[in-house]
Amino acid sequence: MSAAPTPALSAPVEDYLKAIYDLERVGAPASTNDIADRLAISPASVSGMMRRLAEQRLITHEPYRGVRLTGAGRTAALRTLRRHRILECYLIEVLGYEWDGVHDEAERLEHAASDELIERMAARLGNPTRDPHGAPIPTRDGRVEEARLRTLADVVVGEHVRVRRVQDEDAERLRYLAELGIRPGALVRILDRAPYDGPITLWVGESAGTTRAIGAGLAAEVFVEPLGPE
Amino acid sequence: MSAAPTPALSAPVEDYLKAIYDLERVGAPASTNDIADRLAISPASVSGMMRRLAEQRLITHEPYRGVRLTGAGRTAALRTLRRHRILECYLIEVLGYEWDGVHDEAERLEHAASDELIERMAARLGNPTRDPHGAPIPTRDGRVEEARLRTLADVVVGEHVRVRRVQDEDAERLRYLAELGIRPGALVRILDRAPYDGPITLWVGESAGTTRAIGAGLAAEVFVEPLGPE
DNA sequence: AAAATTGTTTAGGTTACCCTAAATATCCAA
DNA sequence: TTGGATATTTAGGGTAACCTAAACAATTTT
Repeated sequence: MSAAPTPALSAPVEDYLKAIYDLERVGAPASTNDIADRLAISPASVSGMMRRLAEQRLITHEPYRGVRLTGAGRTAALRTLRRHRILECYLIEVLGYEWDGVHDEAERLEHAASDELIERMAARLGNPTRDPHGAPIPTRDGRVEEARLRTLADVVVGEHVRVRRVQDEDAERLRYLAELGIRPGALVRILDRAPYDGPITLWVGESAGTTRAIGAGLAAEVFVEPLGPE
Repeated sequence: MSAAPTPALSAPVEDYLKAIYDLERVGAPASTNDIADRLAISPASVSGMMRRLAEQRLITHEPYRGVRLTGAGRTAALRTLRRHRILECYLIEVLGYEWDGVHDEAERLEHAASDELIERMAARLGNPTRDPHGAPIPTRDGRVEEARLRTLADVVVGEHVRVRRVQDEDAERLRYLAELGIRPGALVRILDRAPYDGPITLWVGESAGTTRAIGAGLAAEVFVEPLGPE
């Protein structure tokens, strides 16, 4: 048995911690409004929850300044993230779900599944390290390799990149990306960028690829890695 | 798609409906106290919930008289039961859970899993009609073959019976029953019954069985079917 | 530097679900 | 048939998580 003195967090609390983790990962402390936007909850409600989370020492809160996860908060967030991502893997690989249909299901199950279930699923999958959208899966003891990736929106014309990860929240966007051939592992060359956040024209695929164009908003949800010379 | 105008019930509500279904199945309308006992909730809280369920037309409530499921209530109860039992099957057959360890896990997942997930699991299992404890699995459209079985506590000395179903709630009891060889499909012959609800001595197994004794309380949780002459 | 905008918190309210204690209804037995 | 036991409901509270509207703080613009 692992050492888990955790007093069991409610589903809303787990969702807040995940959101804060994700916001903090990108940059500075998470702001009330950003959390509210992400969870589709009023800022006032977020304020209230921040007080409760701070009382439980899951975050530190500087009023008007934002919020940071404590060690315990980070651990809890990573635990939920692990559950979510293993569930996504399992639903796709074992139960035949589509790429774009797993997020919501995993979102609900992650709060109900026991550690035992998650670990059984992980074992069945061969303990994967990335989920189907390319997100790294935290280990049981709370380690993640959180690569600082650029997005397609940051890439310059002429560059060759490999898609590493895409945001999984929005089923429709995922469906569209899949249609374009943009999924983890895909090769992309940037052919052109229209100014003022205009569409990005790119070449998707290995040798026999195709030319496509995507908007800047969507491009910011596609994380890529520059390709080594070859 | 099936016609499902259901407004989504909370986990507590689903638990109440399941409990009422089960109590009603045995006999008369479900009483407040029985529901309270089964759910480990105070009778006062049950009273309050009964009012809410009656408002939602899931039950009919005659104060001081007990409670009955309406059509809608029964449908909802059977839906939850189907989820629970398919989950139990899946956890055991696909994920290697033990007989006695699935109840609690299924109890939590049944409120979170989507219909799609449940049906994918059912398909993977070949649409089973009974769960591992012998309970019938309601169909998607809410039909169950609910056999009126006797229990081991009702059987007379000398009778031969086949175990059809055991209660799945208590992991420890299940473990003990498994140890005795009492599981769905097992053959049992009643050798002796001590008076005043005393222990029942029985022979478990086909030809090379063993003699065991169990208390009347446990015997009442084992549902059996008399064997045809042979 | 004052004003306006934006972001955050407080005040006050709601709903679902639970509790204990007290009141009330029903049932049974003397 | 009455008195006690048992079952049920009402009264009154509590907590978690949400909400809107109003107050307040910080930042940006003029």
